[in-house]
Amino acid sequence: MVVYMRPLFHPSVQDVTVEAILHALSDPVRVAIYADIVGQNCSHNCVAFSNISEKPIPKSTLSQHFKILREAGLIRGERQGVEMHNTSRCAEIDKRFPGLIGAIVTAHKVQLADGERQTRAAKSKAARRTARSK
Amino acid sequence: MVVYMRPLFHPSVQDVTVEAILHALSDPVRVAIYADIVGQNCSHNCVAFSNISEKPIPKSTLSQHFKILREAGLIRGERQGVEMHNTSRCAEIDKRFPGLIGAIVTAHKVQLADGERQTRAAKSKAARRTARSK
DNA sequence: TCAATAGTACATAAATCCCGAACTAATGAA
DNA sequence: TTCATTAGTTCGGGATTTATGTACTATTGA
Repeated sequence: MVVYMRPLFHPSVQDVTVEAILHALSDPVRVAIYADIVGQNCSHNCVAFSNISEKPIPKSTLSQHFKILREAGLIRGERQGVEMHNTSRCAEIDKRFPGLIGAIVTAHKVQLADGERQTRAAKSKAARRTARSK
Repeated sequence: MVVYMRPLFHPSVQDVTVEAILHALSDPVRVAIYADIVGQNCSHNCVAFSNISEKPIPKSTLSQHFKILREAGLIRGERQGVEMHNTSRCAEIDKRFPGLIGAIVTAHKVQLADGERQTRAAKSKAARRTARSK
C-alpha cells in the first residue's frame, strides 16, 4: 500500500522575502550547498553534501539546512523514491528580484577563488620559511 | 584638552566576506538602515534611525546593528563631534563583489513596493467590506 | 564644571542553532 | 508479509547569538 506523504512546504514566489534569502545564504555551509545546486543543473539528494565542508555534517543538521533553503524559497525539494531531489528555484526568484541570486553566487565564487589564492600563498610562504630555517 | 578616541574597527575590503554581508543585511532593521545610507549620499547619525520600523528601537540595539554593519564592511563610521557619521562603503565592495550590493538594495526596494501595494490592496478591500456591511 | 547629547560596554533574559537519538517513509529481498 | 537498508525528519536540550535596560565614556556648549 502506498500512503502519500504530505508534500513539503514551499512558499510562493510572492511570499519570498529578501531577508529570508539573505539569512539562508549567510551560512557558509548553506551557500556552498546552494551554489552547488545552482551550478550543476542536475538534482541532488541531501546526504551528498555531508562532506561539503572540512568537518562532516550530521544529517539532522543537513536536514535543517535544507529546510531553511526550502522555506526561504531558494530550492524545491521533491521526494523521489527513497531520496529527495533538490532543484534550484532561481528562475522564479530572478523574475521577482533580478540579479540577486546571480550576484550572490558570483560573489561566493570570487571569495572562494581569493581564499584558494591566499591558501596557496600561505602554503608557499610556509614552504619558503621552512626552507630558510633548514 | 582633546583626547583622541581609539578609532572604530573597519575590516579591509579583502577581509570582507559574503557571509558577513548577507548576515548583516538579513535583518529587516539593518537592511532598512543600510538601504537608507546607500540611497542618500549624505552621512547619517545613529539615533536618526530609531523610528525606522514600527516599534522604536532602543539605542543600545541600534548601536549593535551599526556595529554589525560596520564589521561586515558595509559602512564606515567616523565620529564627528558628538555624533557619528555613517557612510556606505559600497564603491569598495562593488570592486570585489560586483553587483552584489546593488542587487540586494534593488531587491529590497522591490519588496517594499510589493508590500505597500499589498497593504493598499488590503486597506481598500477592508474599506469595501466596511462599506458593504453598513 | 555641569548639563545635555550621542554612542558604547556590560549583563542577562530570550531566541536561535547544532546535533545525537529516536522516529517515519520508501524500497528490496527473503 | 516481515526484516533490513537507505534517506530524511522530528524532538530535546546544551551551546551560541541576539536584544535591551542600565551604567558608562566622549564631546560640546553654557
